[in-house]
Amino acid sequence: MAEVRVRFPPSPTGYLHIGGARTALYNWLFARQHQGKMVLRIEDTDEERSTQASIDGIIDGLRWLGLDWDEGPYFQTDHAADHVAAAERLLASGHAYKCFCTKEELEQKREQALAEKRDPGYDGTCRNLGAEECSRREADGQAAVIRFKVPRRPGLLFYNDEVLGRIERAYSDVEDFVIVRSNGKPLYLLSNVVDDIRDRITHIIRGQDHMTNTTRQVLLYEALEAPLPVFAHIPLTLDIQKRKISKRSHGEVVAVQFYQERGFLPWALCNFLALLGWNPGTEQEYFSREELTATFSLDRINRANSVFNFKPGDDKFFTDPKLIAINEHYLRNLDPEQLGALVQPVLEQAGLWDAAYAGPRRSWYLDTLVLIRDRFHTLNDFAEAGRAYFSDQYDIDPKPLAKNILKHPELKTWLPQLAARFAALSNFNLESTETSCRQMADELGIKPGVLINAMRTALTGQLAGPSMFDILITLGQDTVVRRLSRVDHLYAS
RNA sequence: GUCCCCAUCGUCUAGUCAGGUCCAGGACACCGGCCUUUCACGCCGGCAACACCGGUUCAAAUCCGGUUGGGGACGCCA
Repeated sequence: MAEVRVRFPPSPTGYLHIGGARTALYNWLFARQHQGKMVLRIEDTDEERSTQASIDGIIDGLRWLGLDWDEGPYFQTDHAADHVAAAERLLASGHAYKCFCTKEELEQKREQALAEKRDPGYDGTCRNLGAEECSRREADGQAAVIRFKVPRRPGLLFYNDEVLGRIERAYSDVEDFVIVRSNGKPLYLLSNVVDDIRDRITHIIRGQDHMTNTTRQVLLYEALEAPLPVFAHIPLTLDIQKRKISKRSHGEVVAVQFYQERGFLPWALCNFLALLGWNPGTEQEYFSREELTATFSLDRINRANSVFNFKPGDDKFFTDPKLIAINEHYLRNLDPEQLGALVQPVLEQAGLWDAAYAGPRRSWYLDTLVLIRDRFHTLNDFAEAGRAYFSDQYDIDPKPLAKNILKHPELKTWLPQLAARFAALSNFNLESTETSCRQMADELGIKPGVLINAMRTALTGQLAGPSMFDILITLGQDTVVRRLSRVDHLYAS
């Protein structure tokens, strides 16, 4: 069997969004599964909207997700000559013709058709212009586009879609579409096919929004006498109102970069995206790269569109809750070394990284991450809610401050007293700290919880956290004593 | 207006091709409980869906037809 070759062809007119990322993921999985190749091709033929920033953003996004490619990035504009040559061939073989209708004329006809509730497609005005007439108009200086001459055959045009099955359309429903602009620049419909033929693409996995393009491109393959690749049209990703996800109307929450900045694990996003429109047919929901690559298949892609369930303005569910849950799952179950590697850049960014975490304090670093990760949602939490584990400079959350400390003014003296008891311990461990804490509460006639919760707030700034005595041991005797001795500032304002 | 695609819990979905084992299974979310020095994690339990109508059949979520609903496309954008 011939080598599987797929491609991911973004147009650089904006950042990489989750729909595009999922398309890239499905292509990548398919290529890897078949030991095939993935080509990255930047389709930059829209000169007005293409930007270098978009190109960089898309490439960064793919790299962050870990979706690597084997060839490219190729740039579509580098192959404009191929596209024009193909158009010339189509003209010569009678598969295309020159059309002198102006934009204005066409727009007017289109509007009129729509207003009269008629089909707005091209009416074929220039389809049968004679060679002489063409030459005359060209000599006259009239600009012309090149249109593909859709065969006027009876019957149906079709292709077999790996996801949707046989897709049919009457020839008469396909209008003569433009393949080259009047300024000589080729258009997507043509360029895309010419490039896919040259790049020997065997499988085209793309969104269902391309289905009408596919019916037209099938004709192009035929006219160019090239073998038809396999098509797989994947369902679209919609918002809660069932609108197609787009960069302009949904903002950053649909941008891959947003998840990178928010501290999501790249593989968690991939895992989520894989499940948005595909399932393995078993109840497994978490997959390693290897597992997903082995399990993925085009025929288990859903036919129906799926909803990316996020509510703008919701603090807790700022993105799809399932994505958050998957991210938390990986946060909690990742091997400590892998987690350590992911957290390192976050701590570095926050100025909390200590070179010793890669050396003598490696095990302390990893143990600490494992201790605190159960309550976290993203990697960023390690530098925010988890800041006190890595630095003496941390904020005290006002809520627990009021509830656990200010509520009991006596703590202003109790905490330093507790610090003194801890300082006196020759063996600072789980048992000794708990015993002395409970003893003190007993002597004062208060519940141990008063001291414990006050300590948690003073030592970590947080309302919630791991078992208090685990925290003590993790922070170490010196830090605990230092922080508990100086609680005056908590009462400052 | 035309063409194409789709339709199971709030969301992602299993089951549909090969009708019965489905008064519909899982996950997330939500609610309750257990655990507990806090909050989580974890565990246990609960709520919640076959769009509608008709046909075929002993039997339909599953097959057929229609209706409704949703989406996509109809650019000298990609």
